[in-house]
Amino acid sequence: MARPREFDETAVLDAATDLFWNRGFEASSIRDLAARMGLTTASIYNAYGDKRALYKRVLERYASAALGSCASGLACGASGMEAIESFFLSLANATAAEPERKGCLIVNAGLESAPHDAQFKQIVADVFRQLETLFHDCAARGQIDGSVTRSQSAEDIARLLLGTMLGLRVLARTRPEPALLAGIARATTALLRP
Amino acid sequence: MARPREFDETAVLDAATDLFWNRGFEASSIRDLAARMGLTTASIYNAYGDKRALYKRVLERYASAALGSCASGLACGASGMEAIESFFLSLANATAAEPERKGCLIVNAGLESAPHDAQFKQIVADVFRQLETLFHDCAARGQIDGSVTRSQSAEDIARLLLGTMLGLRVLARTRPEPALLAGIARATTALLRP
DNA sequence: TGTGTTTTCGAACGCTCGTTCTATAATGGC
DNA sequence: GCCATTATAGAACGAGCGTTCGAAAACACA
Repeated sequence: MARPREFDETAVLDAATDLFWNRGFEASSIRDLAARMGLTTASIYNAYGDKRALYKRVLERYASAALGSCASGLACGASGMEAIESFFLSLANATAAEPERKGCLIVNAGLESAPHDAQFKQIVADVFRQLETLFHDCAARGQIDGSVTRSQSAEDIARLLLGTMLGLRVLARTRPEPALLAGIARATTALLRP
Repeated sequence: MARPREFDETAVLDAATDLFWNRGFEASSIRDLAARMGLTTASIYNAYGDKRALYKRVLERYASAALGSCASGLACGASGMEAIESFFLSLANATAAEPERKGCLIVNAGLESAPHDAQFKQIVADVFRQLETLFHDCAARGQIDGSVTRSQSAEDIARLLLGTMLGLRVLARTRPEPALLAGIARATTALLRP
């Protein structure tokens, strides 16, 4: 009943994600976004509303992909400990091998989003909460199968793992040195053994 | 030999720090800064150069104060373990009690500063390196006095403590819940005991 | 084949940005 | 008391920002 869109939504959102990920919200201009997405600014406004709405869309898309990937990673492994260990080791390795030092879009957004109202912080906090739950289930599984220490509650272990992961994500952007990242992963997993 | 400055440098830099801390570099305009600092924009340019130079000045001033505070905190305590424990507990408590959710200026700067050249990232990385050294010395002290486990090297423990602290700082801005912060501090210290 | 709807395009809107200019005010050394 | 020097004040600069507009283009359905 009307003229159809000419662009591929996946490619366009990937391009927007890339720019926001590298530069953050404030430093990404609509014109830069349009150039990378292969659209005019008017098309962006027609399709997504305004800059904040596009950012929200990008954030939520990234968050759901990232959470899915973490969930499947933490569900693998013969034991809870193995899942945690391979999760952190592969996170450290992937971080060290990433040349752009982009870190994690959610963490970047969480630290930038002081002024832009509470909506973005809410998204970030929700992702962190779900991550904490994933870690909790994995730690509890490890305590049941005997691979994870019972000296701390599964709740506290989950909190610690969340904090450690966020620390890794900070270092991914600021000091992505293999020895540093691997050391964190190594010490974390080693200290969690019974 | 010339007209003297009318403003108090400490108060003026404190005000600039506060705005950068809350909003980040990009979202802090020179006019906002001038208003908070009680100066005209021309005075800022006369005294500090340009916006980047002012930011660098603020960053370095904050970094040296923060590092000094961490160093003196980690030097206290009857044992290495006590120093680490009180350091993380008071960090968690202070974070939970801070209503503005500003987090840490250095961490915020490190995650925002992708575009602004390598100079800011260098400052951030240096602070993290010095923090790692402080943690290392404290962990080594604890291993000597028997309060800290020898199951991991002091190097890896220092890396882990750096990562955990950065994670706490991320959560300070995004999810400053007392139970979460205290749980991280509690688990970290508990797992480091011999 | 026309009609209605939506997308695209490029130019334009008003605003704020970082920065600079001009003029004036305030000092210390002669 | 004058002069060189520096700080202040406020207006102004060009550039870029987020956003919108009017017209042209492309489809679905009658």
